[in-house]
Amino acid sequence: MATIYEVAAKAGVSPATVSRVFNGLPVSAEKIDLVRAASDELRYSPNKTAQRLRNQSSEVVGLLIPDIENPFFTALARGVEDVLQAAGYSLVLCNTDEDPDKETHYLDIANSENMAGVILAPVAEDGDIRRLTDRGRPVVAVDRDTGLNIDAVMVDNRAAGITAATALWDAGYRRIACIAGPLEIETTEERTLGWRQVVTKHGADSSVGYLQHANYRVDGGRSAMQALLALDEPPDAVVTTNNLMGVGAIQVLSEVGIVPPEIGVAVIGDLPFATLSPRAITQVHLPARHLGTTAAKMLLDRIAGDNQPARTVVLRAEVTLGLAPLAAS
Amino acid sequence: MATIYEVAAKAGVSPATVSRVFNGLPVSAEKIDLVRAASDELRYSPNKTAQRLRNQSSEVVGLLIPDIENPFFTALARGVEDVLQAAGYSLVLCNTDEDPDKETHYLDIANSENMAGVILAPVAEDGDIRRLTDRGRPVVAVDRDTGLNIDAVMVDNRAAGITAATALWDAGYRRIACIAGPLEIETTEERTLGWRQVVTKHGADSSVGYLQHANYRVDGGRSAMQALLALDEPPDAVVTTNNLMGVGAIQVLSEVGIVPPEIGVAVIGDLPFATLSPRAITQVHLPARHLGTTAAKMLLDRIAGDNQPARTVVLRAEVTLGLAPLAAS
DNA sequence: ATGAAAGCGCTAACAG
DNA sequence: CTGTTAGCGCTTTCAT
Repeated sequence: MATIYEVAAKAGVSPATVSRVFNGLPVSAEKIDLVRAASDELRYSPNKTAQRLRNQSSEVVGLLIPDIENPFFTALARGVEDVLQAAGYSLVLCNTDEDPDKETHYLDIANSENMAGVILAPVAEDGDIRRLTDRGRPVVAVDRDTGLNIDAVMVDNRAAGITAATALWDAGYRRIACIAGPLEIETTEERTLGWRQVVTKHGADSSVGYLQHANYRVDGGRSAMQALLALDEPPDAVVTTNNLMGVGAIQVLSEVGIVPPEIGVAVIGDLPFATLSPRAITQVHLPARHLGTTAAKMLLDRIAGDNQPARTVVLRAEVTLGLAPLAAS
Repeated sequence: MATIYEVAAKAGVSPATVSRVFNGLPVSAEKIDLVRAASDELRYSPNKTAQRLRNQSSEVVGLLIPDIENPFFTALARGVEDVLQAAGYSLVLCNTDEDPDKETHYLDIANSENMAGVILAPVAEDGDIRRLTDRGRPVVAVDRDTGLNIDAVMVDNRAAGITAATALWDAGYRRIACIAGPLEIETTEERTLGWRQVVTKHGADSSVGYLQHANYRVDGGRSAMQALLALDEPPDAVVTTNNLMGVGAIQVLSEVGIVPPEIGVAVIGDLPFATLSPRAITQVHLPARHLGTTAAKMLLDRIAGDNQPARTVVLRAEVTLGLAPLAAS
């Protein structure tokens, strides 16, 4: 790798001039040409590491997500990447695996790597974020809230739960169950509260095992659905509070030969790789990509020096209605 | 952020001694304690950027994949991450989007960021990789081949195609179509050749539109399947040469009410989020995660100084058979 | 407009 | 075993 000194020598100027050319600072047209020629010939490109050390900052932002294999988070990452890429920033994607220790580890890395900023879907409400913010590094929370007073972009999860349950009720289902995620995860809890609000409003009894807590993934949805089917009076419809559990639930239904709309299914989250006609099920689409682009723009604002009080942006989900139950039902 | 000088001052030693403590070089036990105490108090952690500039290398590796939203590549990324994480390395995930320009861009970044190495699923056979290898940075190709003499870990795609088509033939299907990806992508081409080999061996005529080229994604699979169904004599089975096109094909079938095993479906790749009973379809499981772990281990070997000639590791796919066609068929 | 020189934080000779 | 020092490649005063 050629250095700025070699370029300077070849161009017959000082290293400072080369630096100025590359940073768009005023330099005589004549010397600009000299420098350009020399650097092209040497295939020079500035050493980012040295720049970073000198500038105490880099054009890299970290994105910490809990599960890189969940399409929701990859779509979010995709949104972040689009915005950053356009702004000339690079993205470091870190998989925290729902593990607070890993989250802390990656936050430390963001710190010592002098990253320009961090977007994270937090798994823990610890104060490790403070280490970054104390140094003036902007942090934007996405999808999940932190206890801290920082920028955040989130989904109205309560409304999503209400929308899902209401869609099923309006379609005519009357025994609506809910497959919820782990209690600790706030997003799924809010969605569950939305479901509960709807079923209790209609006087439906939700205390007979219709609320199933499961892990947040496909197998969690499977076992929860199996438990629901084993009830004395199984539900005639089910809301799942995330995409993966929805996949598991639908898999089980398809295995026992009960297909929507024989049973009502509303999934909160998208099913980008569903292998059935998606018309039969109700989907409450979460704006994953939009979450990412919004968060990235907010972060870039902060990096650019925006100093206004912390903002929280709440995006809304959009519903695609499934079919109504068969008349026989 | 405390620096090594502040720690040294507080501990009453030289900066070099602090550096030695943090790098496990021989230092008297007494001073080690002093340094530890001082650095704890100051919450010191070494500045990675400075280390990188000094050492001309970092404990970061880049992973370049063409589509972060494809479960195959996220599983691969997950495998890479597991191995790197255990070895204390961090991963920078870059989405090349099947775009050679983006690939070049990220390779440049890997270079100027002094990354320890790169794992990439190449989209272009250009010589940009040379820039890294010339500087002694190891590069491992994964999933797809490069023209260069570097480490690679791949799948036996021809065999995967043969396996898929053979499974359908053995199940009794006789008009086996193939939904293939773009011609430029070598993996899908090899799989297509495998399919062709099987159908021609059995004397089946594959020249009546049974080979459909489509884009590599869900919508590609959809339009290809629609084209196949519109034929005068539609196929009674279909092989798709990747996971996403498989999803699209199955979606279309489910929409028109033809479900496997009424039609035979063999998908090369996994369907982690399939919302039907996966028993009905044949899946040729690609060892995505294993591909990642293997590549990461090879890269770490090279980073550690391993100097043997370039190796190519070929992993094999494993099949899960679907159901045979109904007797009526 | 341009050059000389200091310094970002760390590590590796080199002395001692 | 430990301290002093030079220097990784770049940017930025401070002079000129």
